[in-house]
Amino acid sequence: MVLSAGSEPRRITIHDVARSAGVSRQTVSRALNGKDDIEGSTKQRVLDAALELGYRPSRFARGLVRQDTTTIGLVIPDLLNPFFTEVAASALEAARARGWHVVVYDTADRAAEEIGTLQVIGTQVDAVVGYFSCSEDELDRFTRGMPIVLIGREHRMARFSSIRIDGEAGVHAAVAHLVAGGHTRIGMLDHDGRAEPSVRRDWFTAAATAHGIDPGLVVGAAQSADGGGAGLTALLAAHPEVTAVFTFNDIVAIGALREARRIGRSVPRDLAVIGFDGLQLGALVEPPLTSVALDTRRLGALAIEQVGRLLTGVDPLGADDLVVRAELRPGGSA
Amino acid sequence: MVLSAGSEPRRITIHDVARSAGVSRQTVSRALNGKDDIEGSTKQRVLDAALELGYRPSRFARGLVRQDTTTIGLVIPDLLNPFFTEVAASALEAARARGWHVVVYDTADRAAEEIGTLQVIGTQVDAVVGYFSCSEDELDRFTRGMPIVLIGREHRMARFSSIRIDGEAGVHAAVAHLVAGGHTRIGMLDHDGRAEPSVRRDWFTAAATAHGIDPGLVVGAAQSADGGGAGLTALLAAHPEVTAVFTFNDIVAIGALREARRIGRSVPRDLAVIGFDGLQLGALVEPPLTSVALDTRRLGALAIEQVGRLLTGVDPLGADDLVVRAELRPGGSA
DNA sequence: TTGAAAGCGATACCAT
DNA sequence: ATGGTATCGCTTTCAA
Repeated sequence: MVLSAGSEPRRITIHDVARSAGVSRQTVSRALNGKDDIEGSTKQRVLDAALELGYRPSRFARGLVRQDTTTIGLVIPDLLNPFFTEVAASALEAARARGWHVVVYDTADRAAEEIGTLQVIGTQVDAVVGYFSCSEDELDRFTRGMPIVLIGREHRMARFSSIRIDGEAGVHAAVAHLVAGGHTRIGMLDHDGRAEPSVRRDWFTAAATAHGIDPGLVVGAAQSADGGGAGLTALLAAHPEVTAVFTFNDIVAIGALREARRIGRSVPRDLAVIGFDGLQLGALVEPPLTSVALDTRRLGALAIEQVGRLLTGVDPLGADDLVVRAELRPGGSA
Repeated sequence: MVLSAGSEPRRITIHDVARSAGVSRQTVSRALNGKDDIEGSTKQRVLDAALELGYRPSRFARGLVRQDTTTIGLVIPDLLNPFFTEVAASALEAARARGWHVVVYDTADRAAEEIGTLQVIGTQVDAVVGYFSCSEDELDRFTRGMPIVLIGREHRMARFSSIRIDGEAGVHAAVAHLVAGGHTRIGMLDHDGRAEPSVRRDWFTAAATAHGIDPGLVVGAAQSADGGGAGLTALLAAHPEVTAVFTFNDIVAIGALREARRIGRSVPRDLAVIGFDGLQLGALVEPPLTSVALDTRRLGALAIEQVGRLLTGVDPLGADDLVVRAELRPGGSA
């Protein structure tokens, strides 16, 4: 026989269960949803039949009639990056507390994936939270009418919300800390690749200038530990006088730490290092990383909170509340 | 007026768009789904109307009629644990390649959350992949008729599949490596808390015995870096003669590394350390961690592959194929 | 090219 | 306590 394998096993519906148990569909529904107004024996009979047939209600049919389940799309550039992992974990937790489901999309840091994700997401979730590098126009086109909360990026269009990351005071404190420690030549490992210098660099420039030190000792580094190592090498080659480094993020800082050890500069004695993000990971390296720390938990929770408000249309938070501030968290590296 | 805030803004349906564009619902459907058999001007008119109204098709209604979208539930004990992050990332990638959606549930390492998750998941996804600590009976009860792939845990019931982790050869190689390095007193930091000793300990015991060394130098450690540090302290207190340590996983190993440095034992000279898992994280610490490495990418991909086969009923993989073997990956810590 | 009608699989309301 | 019927929002025949 040819039909045996692969012949779609028609879905078992409530109707099948009803017939098998010799009752109506409504009665099946009652039994399965634990309503009262149903006799014990009938209920048991229905339950048995359902079990026997391996019946599972269609989530689509159910969702259609009881308009309750909420699903959020969470878009993350790279789940393997510990920073995004922390954000994702906190968003998941906040969503779970509300009984929402979260579909996670990892765009693998590729713009193409992002668009593909948006197309697919647009039809599968009620709202979106996450990181996007594409233009607002593109974002807009694929998500018509859907609440969107952007993280770590400003928005212009009124229909978007965004969580702003404010590291100004934190970076200022970091530079102040270094200056207080006697450092006057402070370098920075910025990110590279992107067109414009980062906002974090702007904060650094402002802070350095405010302390009367040269804000120009900056080189770009790929956003990875290896990138951080290479960046430190480049920085020291260009500016051998540097005694302290502020980095775009903790991963880069950890790479710098490793490289410093390799070239025999003891941290923090011969070189002070301060990262950005405040990853839990920073506590695992030696010495523990000093970092301008972001409250990632709050970041994820805030994004979910706001998307919830947008979803219900009730009292969305304003820009002033949608801010996560970074603050200097002392470790042992500076 | 009292009604203003919170008054549910009735959902915009295809009907509204049809009326607004002065066509029938089918025509709207055609325009939106890019079918042919529709005049250009009509199509444009419909599209405009849809845009104007902010119309988005109901995923439930659509899913009900086109039975295509597949959603997998991925259950993870703790997304912040880098091992699970790696598994999750690879599963996401494999699912995306198939066009499936993945709803991620973080059970926060709590059994209670697990059951809650199961109940909710049972109604919202087509199949489940992940880690569970609850009994198969419970698992069975809440997931009737749904394909399930368990990771890192054996199954008994026929309806489950599981991906087995085979570290026997890898651990053997690790012990052999240590013995070749002159170590004869090798301790282990096992996990604690659970009732039975871990399978990884069994592998260690077998390997140690095979090499004619004492397999009994074992203490339990909480599964965290701090736990690893405390574990090492306890191990050295109980067995001061130990010169090498094999740990339950990399996180614990990293904690042990840190503690070793704190007490002035240089790694690997004064103490050799070998972890288990092969996390990317292991490359960030100093010295880079030697580890019995699992191919986490393959792990996630395999789980998704199998769940796909179960879903279509086509040719599921057998136990022999559902194995991920660990192998010794040299770092600098042993 | 367009529209009318029939489902998809469940729940809710109203009878009985 | 149980069953009939309408309905959720969309796509897919089938006619016109």
